[in-house]
Amino acid sequence: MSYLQVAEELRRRIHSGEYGPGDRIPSTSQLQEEFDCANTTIQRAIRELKREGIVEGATGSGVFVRTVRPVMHVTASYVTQVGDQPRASWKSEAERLGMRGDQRITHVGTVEAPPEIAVHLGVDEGEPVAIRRRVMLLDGEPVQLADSYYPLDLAQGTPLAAPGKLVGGTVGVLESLVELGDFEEKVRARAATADEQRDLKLNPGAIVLVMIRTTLTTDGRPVEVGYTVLTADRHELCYRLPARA
Amino acid sequence: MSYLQVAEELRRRIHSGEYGPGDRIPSTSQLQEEFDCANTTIQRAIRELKREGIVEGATGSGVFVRTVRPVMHVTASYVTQVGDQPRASWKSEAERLGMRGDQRITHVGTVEAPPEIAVHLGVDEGEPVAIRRRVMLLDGEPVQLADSYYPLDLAQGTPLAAPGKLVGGTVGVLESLVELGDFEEKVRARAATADEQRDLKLNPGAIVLVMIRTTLTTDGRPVEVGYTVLTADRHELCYRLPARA
DNA sequence: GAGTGGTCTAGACCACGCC
DNA sequence: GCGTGGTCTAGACCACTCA
Repeated sequence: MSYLQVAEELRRRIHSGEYGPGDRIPSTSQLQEEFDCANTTIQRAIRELKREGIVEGATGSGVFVRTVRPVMHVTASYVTQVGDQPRASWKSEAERLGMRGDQRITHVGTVEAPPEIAVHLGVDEGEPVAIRRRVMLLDGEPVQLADSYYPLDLAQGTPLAAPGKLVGGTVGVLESLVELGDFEEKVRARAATADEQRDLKLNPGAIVLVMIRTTLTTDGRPVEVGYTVLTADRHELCYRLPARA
Repeated sequence: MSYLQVAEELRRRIHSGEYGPGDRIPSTSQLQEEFDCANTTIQRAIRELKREGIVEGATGSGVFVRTVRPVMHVTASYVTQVGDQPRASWKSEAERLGMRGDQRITHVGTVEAPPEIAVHLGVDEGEPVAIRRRVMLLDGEPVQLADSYYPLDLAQGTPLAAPGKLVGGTVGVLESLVELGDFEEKVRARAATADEQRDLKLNPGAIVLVMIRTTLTTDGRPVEVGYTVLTADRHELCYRLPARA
């Protein structure tokens, strides 16, 4: 029995409903006996399932089939203003899904621009830039790490460089400083780093979506670069593209 | 020594340049000696690095630091027509990066609509729909699996339901059949399934981006649902959002 | 304190690449 | 045929939960 076969069989049982959402699957020693293989082989299979997000381990009590949790649709609603309606906020989007959305500001200050941020923000690598770091919570659980970077000359003396929440969100504040043009968004996926695992309470090897948003003025000057890390199992990004432009 | 510590140390050496791109890292037995730990601990650390895409195993010859390969920017250029310019194609986008882009059509026919496709296509689950499956290749290596689904009544008797390449791409053909409105795109990330691992030549646990694109007519009727699986280490998706709409 | 998940070790074994 | 990556086993050990 290979660990891939064990994983495949367990996956089958879960999808067939034999092990329903929230159920405890048989203990590792039971599975070991059933599949007639070693401890480690079972563990490895379970590790795969955890990484796929369909199962959750609870040391000391069991391995449980994860209840399918609603995905957060992060859309242009945060940035694109439609008519006179206010833009969506994290809180309002969470409420729309019947959940509680909070945000915790973890750091406000200046840092040396990391290479990738520098490119998007149009500054030299290592040049000081303003940074706002926050953690987005859904029902109290951290699900996103959102870092925003600003050119120092723009942010200095504004609420962007001050601790505390921003009324109207970052986009609202920016709007009062410059004339906003388009937003450019890049999306990637990768394994979570050690830091991200800690801050988002993820297992090693968990998958995250990375969204890099550059906010431009009408004359094309970048005024904000957002580097957001989202847990892949709870998020889905949504875009709308026109047929003609 | 835990496998996480070993992984962290190797990661550090790679990022510091001690092991450069293309280099062979020390053999597992050498590492085993250096870190004074067991075979399996080393293997597990290497497994993590492989999943992160920074290292590549070659059975029988060694483990090599991956050369950073250019990411393919998949943008709206495929679907949104700007003025009178022709839309981008897989081939043209690959060439723009100095690579060769091919596509292999693997299946054309009808299938019962899978649940998620059915929702987006506005048909009942299990209802027959037309399907076109293709594999996108970059320099001969498979990097994307692109499945397109169409309502049967629309596709029947058109090139969409016929084997062979579509002149002008799927969007071009659709355009000749209906009046195209917007495109709606959803993006997720997850671990590759066993089938995807096989078709894209990925290791177990490799990460993929999933892009679900619904093509709508001007009156909002869905006419195509594309389910595309992209290898996460070679792709980056790019969008542009307006400040106002 | 019994049972659980989770990690580590030591050693066996296989398939593969290379000389 | 030797060294390489890669997988499996058997067993030890720890931390944790729950009764």
